[in-house]
Amino acid sequence: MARATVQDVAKTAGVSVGTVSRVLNGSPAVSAASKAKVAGAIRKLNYRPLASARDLRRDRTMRILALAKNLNSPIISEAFRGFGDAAAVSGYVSLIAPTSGDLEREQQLVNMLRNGSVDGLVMFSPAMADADIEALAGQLSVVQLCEIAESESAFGVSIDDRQAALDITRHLISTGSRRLAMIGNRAARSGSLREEGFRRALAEADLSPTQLLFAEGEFDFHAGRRLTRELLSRAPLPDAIFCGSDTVAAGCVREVTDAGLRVPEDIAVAGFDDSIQAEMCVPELTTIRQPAYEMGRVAFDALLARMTERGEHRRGRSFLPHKLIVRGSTKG
Amino acid sequence: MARATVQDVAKTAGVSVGTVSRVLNGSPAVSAASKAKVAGAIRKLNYRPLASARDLRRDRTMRILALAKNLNSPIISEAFRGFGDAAAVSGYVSLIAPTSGDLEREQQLVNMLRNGSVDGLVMFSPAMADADIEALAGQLSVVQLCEIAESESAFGVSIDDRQAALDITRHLISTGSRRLAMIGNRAARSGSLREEGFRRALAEADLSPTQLLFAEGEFDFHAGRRLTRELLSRAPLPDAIFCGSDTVAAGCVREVTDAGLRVPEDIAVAGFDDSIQAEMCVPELTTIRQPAYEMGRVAFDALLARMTERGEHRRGRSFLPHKLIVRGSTKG
DNA sequence: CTGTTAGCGCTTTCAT
DNA sequence: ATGAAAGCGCTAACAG
Repeated sequence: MARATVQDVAKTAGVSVGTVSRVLNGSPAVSAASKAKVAGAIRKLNYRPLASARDLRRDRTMRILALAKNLNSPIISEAFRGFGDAAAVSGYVSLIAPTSGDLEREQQLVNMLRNGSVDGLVMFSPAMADADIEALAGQLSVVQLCEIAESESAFGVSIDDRQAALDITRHLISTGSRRLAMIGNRAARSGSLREEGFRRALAEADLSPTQLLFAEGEFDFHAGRRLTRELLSRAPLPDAIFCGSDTVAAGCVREVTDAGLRVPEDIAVAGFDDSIQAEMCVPELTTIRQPAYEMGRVAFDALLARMTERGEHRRGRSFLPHKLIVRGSTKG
Repeated sequence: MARATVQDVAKTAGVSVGTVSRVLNGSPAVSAASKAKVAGAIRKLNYRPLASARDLRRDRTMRILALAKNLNSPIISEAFRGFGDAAAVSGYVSLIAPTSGDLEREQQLVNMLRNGSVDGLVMFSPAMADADIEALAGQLSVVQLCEIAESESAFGVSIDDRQAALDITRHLISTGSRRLAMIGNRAARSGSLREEGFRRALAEADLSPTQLLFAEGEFDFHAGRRLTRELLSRAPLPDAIFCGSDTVAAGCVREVTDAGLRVPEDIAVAGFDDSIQAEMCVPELTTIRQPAYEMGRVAFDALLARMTERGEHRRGRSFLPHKLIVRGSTKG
């Protein structure tokens, strides 16, 4: 049998489509008798309102799309969980799609916001240029999470990456390291900020970077190993390495250890994110904890405001507090 | 300014809405002149067809929803990537949403299929009962991936979990282990199959399980540590432990090592999935590789058939070949 | 090749 | 409290 419609329900219940619709939408202006008849017909016909028809009429979908380079990142999945929980409270469904960092694919997904497939967009790791995000956010509801482009129109939520990198580098220095290296990721906006924090901490202590290496492609365990191998093959050898993520730090620890050096006695290693990798590593990683779940919640609040408010909406960025987690991979 | 419609485009281009629609949908029956005029108007007005109106008319959305307990699993994200790539070729967009294993949340998302928000559904780790999946798949387009419920109506893609567990347990036995333990997960359908394979391999060799432990809640690194601790506190001690996932195996290796025992000399450890965790572990894990990306592609083919074919569609399940990966965590 | 028109299924006035 | 009817934006069938 074909899908039931309001018409069918109305006929079966012996009322008008208007009444059916009112019951569906919980309008108070319906008699208990009608309500019961409609409820019965709905059950009997196994009726569900068709989303596209409802969306067309209401001019909104109650759906939100999140875009991320990959779904694998613990920070992203945790932030998205926080976002989704907050969204659910307001009746929104949140979906996520990976872009693989591919601009074309990202554009295709962003078009879902442009063509009204979704009411709002969350961008975790945009491939598009800052100016394009700016233009998009000028007209539609967009919020940036974790990675924030400079933008007048879009709102973003993250930690203060520069400060966090400053904090953890200061920790490295305060525990006696003097020859500091960094393995970073300039491809990510947050990566540049972490580099800044690293440099600033060194400058404070009148030190200069012993080595600075940046990933070309992926920023993962293998990249961490490869870059560390490169780093260890050059003089001067560092006595501490700050890595832009825990996964990279895990690769780093592995190579340092395989080279017959001890962590942290010979070389201290610091990560970033406080993901499960930090605990799986031996020794466990000193790292920066991001309040990812809470960041997601805050991001939804901002997006909701953007979606519902008529005129002005929140702009700029919101920084949530991070925390230095000291473990065995650094002295101290 | 308000959103432009086909009407606006038609007026601006000086043609009828029919012509605009034909251009939009690439109909060949349009003169080059009209096509150019419409294209110009579309650009000028920055027009995008409204998804809900188009979906309503066409009675399909070209969207597919995938449901998973969490997005964090390497197997799931890789399988979803394969699925998404295949879907994109056919013009479908695939989105994914986490359920956290919560039945109510899963139902809410499944309703997106029922109400036509999406054309098809992929289930990675269903919380709902097999009978409910059966009923759902009887009417709508559903495919199961990795975790497959027994079902007449739904199609599913996975590896042969029982055979894979049999293979890896045989490897453990063939490399000299005689007192085998397992840390498994009865909550997952695949977990039970892996247990069966484990038991069968032991039976073949006239052995019986030394210990069998099952996770209560999460099946993760911490659970792996906890269960291994429990396992090591009891006699008799095993000389090999088969874990239902690499992450759990990593926790297992950690506890065995911390207890002053050597892997694999005192206790061999085997994982499952060949995720990056298997390589991050020291020693690296012997494990089972799943062709996750390819599984996703096959799943899409099946779902597409289900969505487009009129009558009968593929049923049952498709098993893709797994592979035993031998590394340092087992003797051999 | 093009214009006109009838709905897709739903919500929401406007009467009553 | 309820019914009738308009119309959201689009596609497709029909006429020309």
